[in-house]
Amino acid sequence: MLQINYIRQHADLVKTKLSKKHFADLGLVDQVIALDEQLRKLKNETESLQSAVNAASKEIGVLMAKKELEAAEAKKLEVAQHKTSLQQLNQQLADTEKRLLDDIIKLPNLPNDDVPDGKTPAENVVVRTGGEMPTLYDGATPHWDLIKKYDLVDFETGVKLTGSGFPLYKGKGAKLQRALIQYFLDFNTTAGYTEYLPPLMVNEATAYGTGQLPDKEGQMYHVTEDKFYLIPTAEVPVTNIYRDEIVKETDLPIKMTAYTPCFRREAGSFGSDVRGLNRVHQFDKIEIVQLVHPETSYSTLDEMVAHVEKLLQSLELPYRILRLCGGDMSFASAITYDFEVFSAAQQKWLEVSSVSNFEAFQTNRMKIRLKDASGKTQLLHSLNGSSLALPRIVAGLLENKQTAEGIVLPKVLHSYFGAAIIM
RNA sequence: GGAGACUUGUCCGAGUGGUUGAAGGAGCACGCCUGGAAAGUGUGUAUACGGGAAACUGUAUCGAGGGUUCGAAUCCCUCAGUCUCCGCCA
Repeated sequence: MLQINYIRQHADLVKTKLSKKHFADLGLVDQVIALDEQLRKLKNETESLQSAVNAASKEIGVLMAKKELEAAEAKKLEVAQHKTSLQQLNQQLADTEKRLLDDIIKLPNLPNDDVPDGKTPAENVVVRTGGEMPTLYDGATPHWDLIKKYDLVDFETGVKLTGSGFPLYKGKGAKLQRALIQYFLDFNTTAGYTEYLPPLMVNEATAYGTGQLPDKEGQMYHVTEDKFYLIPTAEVPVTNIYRDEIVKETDLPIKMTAYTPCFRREAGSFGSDVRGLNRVHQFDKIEIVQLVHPETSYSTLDEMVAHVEKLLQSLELPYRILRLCGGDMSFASAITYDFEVFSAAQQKWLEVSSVSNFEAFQTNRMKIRLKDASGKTQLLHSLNGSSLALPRIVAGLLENKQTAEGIVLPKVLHSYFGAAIIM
């Protein structure tokens, strides 16, 4: 959520930046400013009236104590008159407050100046590429065939148990998941991230905190009986750990990592986009989240990008890093880097990580603040990224590492998997 | 699932309708004392929003939300959570 004071003071700049994100409804900015002005006026009136009522009530108390009952009764009448208009004012105030919140929440985060112009994924900028493109042998096939060949995932039984998009990992496929999870968590904790294992269902307040509610409830599974939501990413419970907290400057940076299954309903899409492990309803992901001082969030971003890049390099996969253009960025992000692994047998790039700086957009909503040495409180900046999402990493490993003998795993996984090759 | 007790500031803890944003203590910060420290002692010690150049000031907040009242931490209702006992399950 954008900060109202900033919008008020920089209305034109806000509009310019929103256009870069291809946000159409710029009138909303003016509407928000108008509502804010109205709100503050109402607040003023309400509070001074309330102040008068409070003072009168105190006087009544004093009069009662002195047994001057008649005078007290007279005061009561006086207060009663104020109360009617106070009620009206309070009602107006609540309405205006709600309208303002409803509107301001629809404004996406402002893009950083480094974000490239553009509207579609085609306009994202490739920052760099790394790893080696494999030379595939003649019998090379896409990962969904390899999964069958080595009996790693039983999609059909997954359908039987739950429905499409719920893979049943099996044998070496299941063990590979466990190996990757363990490796990624170790990699992250070695870099100073504290490991968490959060609840997989969250309540409304938590879903609201990271912005899944109110608008995107459609992408989450909803347990209506208990008003819980299955998490679409560990980012949701993990970032909310610090919701409504004020942290000491010396506690920064806060670095957290968590493995969780992720649940996504996401309708639409068809064809090869959803084949095999390319897009599923339940998948495993390890997330990294940082809460940092606002002045250092961009060096933290660089650090996180380098962290994920190192992890991909260790997996010996061909990858590229994209800086997303304004139109392709998520609602809450100020700048986003996507990591894609080249899936050799499909001849396409698969997104395996997305690292973003949200600046104060999420923390404003969640009221995650910092108390600095001078005693001033200010909003922290939040960042997160995947390190990494498993299904597409598995797809990448299978497709790029396939040989006539089997899938040759990268060295870092050997001890975790207990073997060097899947055959 | 049944019965009961409870939820106050960083922590402990008082407070059952009237200047209570909240006694007292601990902790913490700064100062005095000391060669230095401890002890002692003094002062300070929530958050948000609004007004003000500032000093300061208004409103709200005692688990959350609603209600009664001129006035609620205190009374009523709903919800959440914690603890104890019983039942059930692992």
